[in-house]
Amino acid sequence: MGKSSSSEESEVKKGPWTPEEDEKLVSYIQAHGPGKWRTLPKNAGLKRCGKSCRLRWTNYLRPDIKRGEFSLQEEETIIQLHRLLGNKWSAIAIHLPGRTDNEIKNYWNTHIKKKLLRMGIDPVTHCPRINLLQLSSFLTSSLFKSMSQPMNIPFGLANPSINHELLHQLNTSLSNVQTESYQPHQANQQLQNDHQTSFTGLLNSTPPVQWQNNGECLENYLNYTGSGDQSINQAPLTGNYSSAFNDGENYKVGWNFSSSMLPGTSSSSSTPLNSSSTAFINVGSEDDKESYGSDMLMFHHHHHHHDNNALNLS
DNA sequence: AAGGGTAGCAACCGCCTGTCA
DNA sequence: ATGACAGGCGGTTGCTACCCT
Repeated sequence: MGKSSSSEESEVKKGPWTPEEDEKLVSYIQAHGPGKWRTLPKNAGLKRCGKSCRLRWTNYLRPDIKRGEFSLQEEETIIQLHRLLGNKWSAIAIHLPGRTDNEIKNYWNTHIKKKLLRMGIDPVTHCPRINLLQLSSFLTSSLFKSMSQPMNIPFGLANPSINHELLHQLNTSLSNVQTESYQPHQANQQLQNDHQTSFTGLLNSTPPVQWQNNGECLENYLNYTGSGDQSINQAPLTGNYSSAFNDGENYKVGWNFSSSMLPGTSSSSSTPLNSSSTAFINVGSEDDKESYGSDMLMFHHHHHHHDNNALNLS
């Protein structure tokens, strides 16, 4: 091949940085300070583009960079901030001194995301996630079972005619979930408009930057098991009846339905609003596939607190 | 021991935004 | 007002070390 041509030699170098290049960059910046990245490579004697120099400096060579394992505290901070900000790595990095946005992004993608998935939490929405297939089969079996055994049914739904409607609605919802991408504002609108039962799909959702209220979601899911008043404006995507917990081995998601709100529940039972029936689906202990976005479904059973009528699904 | 698969991470790429002439 | 440019950001890629069979 012979020696490389002069055009090759003058080409901008890519790939990993050598210790010599690092030394050149560091000594130049020590003398002149960072910035002027476009002219810096030439002045520093580097065959790199300015961008590459800037990245190398900010992500690796900068003296104030913290190295090593992320602490639990840092991890917690990242999760909290990500819940509020989404993939705004630079904004998150501001709150973690010594950590770069790139490092945080990498740590999120390689560690935290998987950890959350293992816990049954959607790393995009920070809400409990449900496997669509599991949910579908669960619902089908549960609802059919409920028709034949009205006294032993999930969700406290005792009226078979209602269940037919529910089943139809579920099927429709499932179909929609498989074809629509998730729009938080639309979902919110739906929640606000629909005083009956709404099943909202969550699919392939890109974390919306403006989705600030999402931060409430997880807490509500984790802590709220009653059916008392809870403004949907407080947590746009949170149903009133959902709860989730980790039993140590598996993550479980369930619905607590106010029995007084459900058809077939005797009005003479005088069940208070905070009484509920619960159905749980085990969603944990699955391998971490990165396909969570395509087969996830989040169900929100939704009603108006003040609506004491049975569901009208006609 | 070897080689195929995978995880982790540094670096790149393309796009966006802010600034300035 | 606008176009050029620098810097910044987030998504993605590709290399390498490690693991497992």
